[in-house]
Amino acid sequence: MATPDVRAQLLAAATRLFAARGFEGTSLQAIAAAVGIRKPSLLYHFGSKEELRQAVLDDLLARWNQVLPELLMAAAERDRFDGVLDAMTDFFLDDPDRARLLVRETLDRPEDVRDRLERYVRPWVAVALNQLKAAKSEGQVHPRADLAAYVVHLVQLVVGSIAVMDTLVALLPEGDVDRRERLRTELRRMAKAGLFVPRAAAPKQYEVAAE
Amino acid sequence: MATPDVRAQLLAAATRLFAARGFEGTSLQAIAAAVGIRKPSLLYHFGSKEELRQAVLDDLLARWNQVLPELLMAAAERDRFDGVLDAMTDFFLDDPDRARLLVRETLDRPEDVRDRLERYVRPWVAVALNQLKAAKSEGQVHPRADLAAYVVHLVQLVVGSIAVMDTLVALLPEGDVDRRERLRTELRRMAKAGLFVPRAAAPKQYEVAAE
DNA sequence: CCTACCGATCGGTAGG
DNA sequence: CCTACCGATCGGTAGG
Repeated sequence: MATPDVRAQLLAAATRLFAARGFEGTSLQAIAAAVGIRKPSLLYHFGSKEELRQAVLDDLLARWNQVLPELLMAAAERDRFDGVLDAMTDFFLDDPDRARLLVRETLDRPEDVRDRLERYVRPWVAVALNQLKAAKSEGQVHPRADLAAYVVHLVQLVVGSIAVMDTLVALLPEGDVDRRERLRTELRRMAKAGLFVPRAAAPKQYEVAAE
Repeated sequence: MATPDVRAQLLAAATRLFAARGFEGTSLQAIAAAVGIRKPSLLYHFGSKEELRQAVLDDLLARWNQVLPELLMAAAERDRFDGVLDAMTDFFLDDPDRARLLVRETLDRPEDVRDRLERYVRPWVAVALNQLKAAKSEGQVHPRADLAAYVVHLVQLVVGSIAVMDTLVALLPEGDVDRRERLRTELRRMAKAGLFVPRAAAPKQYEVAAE
């Protein structure tokens, strides 16, 4: 079946192994073996382990940027909120290794990820924020919500919960139909309930209770 | 100042280094050096690197169990909710390495963590759940909330956001007064708004909007 | 708690 | 893309 792009195969294998065992826990030999070549051959494609790491992250963020446009179009307004949240959730559920890789990288190289977030994610957050501000001025959003902080928490909620989803489901009752779907549904609900004022209630009568 | 318990010093150093660089990324030599002893001396206290890993995790969960009682007493009911959430948040903010360690361990050894969660965390979740169910039957909670799934997400939201907090603040506007405090305040608000019905609104008129 | 030492594996290079 | 090989470092042991 021809040579199915060794470089792409290496990237895929590295992504999977880095996500599962971490960067330090993965040897170049293990990645090469997963593709059926020898370690020095891998180093012909990627000059060093560090170079491979960057390539894996670049690849992930490139795929993210492919999805971005459809996210940017629909951002706030109660009805579109579901679409944006679902698209983001789908991206990471589509391959949970993406979430695991991002979380690991954030823990291993906080500064690196911070730089990348500011380049890749912040512009998108800014757009979403503007549309949410509009929704807020229309009284659709909880008046005490801190929109920027909310978006940040929502992103970490989606990425983080998908990264460790297999472990989280263990805290749910056993023998359940589909515990992953249950988590997803509740994430969607609490994300919306945490931001939007219920339709019937007027913003004025809406006041946080305790303290 | 006497010998300040080498074993405890080793545990502290291992916790810090495992949290910062990961288990595979940390050498026994590095841990020993941080305490001012040699590697074989470390191996006298902890028979193997794996044994040290377990001890570090045991230590973390033992400290958690020290805090548990005060959490168990106050669980649901809108007013107590803040106390429980704050106590949990304080525990991890008190030493963010705890959060980072837990997240790393969950990624590295999902099965191990799952077993531990079922022993250490699930009982507590069950108690909190019962009290939340009572609150729900009184109409204080969103009728469509999935309490078990909500609690799971809330735990991951707290642990996950503290684990990567230094990176998350980079997504907030710069020159801000205290971006960490801002994240904490919003986490508290969204956690409550995502669960509790506003006091004035009656449960009946409360209906999720979109879809 | 130390020095001395072990085999295994690591990332990477030489040279083809 | 390979074989052969490098120095460095790894977790762990011997023996005191």
